[in-house]
Amino acid sequence: MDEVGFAHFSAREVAKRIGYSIGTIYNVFGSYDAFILAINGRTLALWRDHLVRRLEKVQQDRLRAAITAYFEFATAHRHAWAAIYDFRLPEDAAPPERYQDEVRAIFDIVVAEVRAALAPSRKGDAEAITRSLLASVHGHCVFAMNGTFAMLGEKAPAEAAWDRVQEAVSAMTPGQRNQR
Amino acid sequence: MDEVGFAHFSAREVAKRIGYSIGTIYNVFGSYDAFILAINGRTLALWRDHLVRRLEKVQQDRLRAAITAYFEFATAHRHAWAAIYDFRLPEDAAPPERYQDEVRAIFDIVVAEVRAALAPSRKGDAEAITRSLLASVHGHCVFAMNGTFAMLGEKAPAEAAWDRVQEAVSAMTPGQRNQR
DNA sequence: TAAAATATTGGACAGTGTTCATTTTCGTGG
DNA sequence: CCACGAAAATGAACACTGTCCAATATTTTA
Repeated sequence: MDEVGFAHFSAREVAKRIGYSIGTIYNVFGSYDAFILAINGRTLALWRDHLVRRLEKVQQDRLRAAITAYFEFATAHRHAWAAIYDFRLPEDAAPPERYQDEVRAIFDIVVAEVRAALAPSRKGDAEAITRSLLASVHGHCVFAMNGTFAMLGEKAPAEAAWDRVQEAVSAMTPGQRNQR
Repeated sequence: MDEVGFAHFSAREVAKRIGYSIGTIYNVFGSYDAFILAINGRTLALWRDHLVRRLEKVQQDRLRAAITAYFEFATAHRHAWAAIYDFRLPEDAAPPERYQDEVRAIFDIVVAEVRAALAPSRKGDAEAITRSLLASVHGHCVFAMNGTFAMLGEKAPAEAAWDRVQEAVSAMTPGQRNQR
């Protein structure tokens, strides 16, 4: 997946490379969608691992380190990372519990960091704020990876994301105005 | 495209529905990628049109209206909107000039609105700030559309995006600290 | 060792993008 | 009205895809 990307990924090709027949993959995973979901779940686990390792090495500037880790992983595994978002389940179907847990595990790590950076009176909103900041950082990462930023002349996407996070966290500091 | 989404889109099916043969589509567009790019370019034009119409109707809260228009279009044309980001050109190739112009046209509209909301001393940074705010809003929209926000319990994505934009613009108001 | 359970196979099917020699259609000058 | 050249449209052929599933092979159990 990381080699060819979601668009050119092929279950048949995987079967060929691991020395099994195509039927076996379907027996094991049940469907193409489930197969992709398993791969993306693994990518999420690798991503979380990368994030944890980066945070282990740092005392200060932990939010900054988290953002850097976000961009690092996306850059190092562009295709596998993009596949997480390129793939979409059928309208109705919800992702399996395991997959959701993996997403929430990453989320929880970031929540802890955000909460630590917030003023005491705002720690209760840590989850909502984290969802929003994660989305912001993700948007910057998407535009960096898909060429939108290049088109618009942005040359330091991670720094821009960091600026936005700093602003938000600053606004949540004692003696500030913004709500939510 | 808007009907079936990028993953299930088929040039052959299009040919069938418009009463032409598959060969004709290739004669006209040259390749599948070019075909998709033409469709996505049209989607961008429709998106810009929607944005313009929404801004025409408003005097105050224009930034807020722009964000709402962003989410409105993505919601009303989920598949076509997603296709803009699901499709990726081969690593090296750059999108055709026409496509880039369409992206920049939308960008320019937003820049004007952001500039108007900024303090005079910051108007020079309007483009960089707009790139970043667009990315933030985009990230919120992506998470809203692909189910990530649902997984994490976020119920008001557009409002969260608006909060982040307000914070950023507030920080760029006279008597504030943040740089960049 | 025999029987039952599990794992693996690969052919068949309907679909895809892509190419391109062939055919059809159209506009124009005689 | 016809003929001829240019432009437009065709669809068969190719190599690929996901999906299914009866048949086969392997392993475990009795």
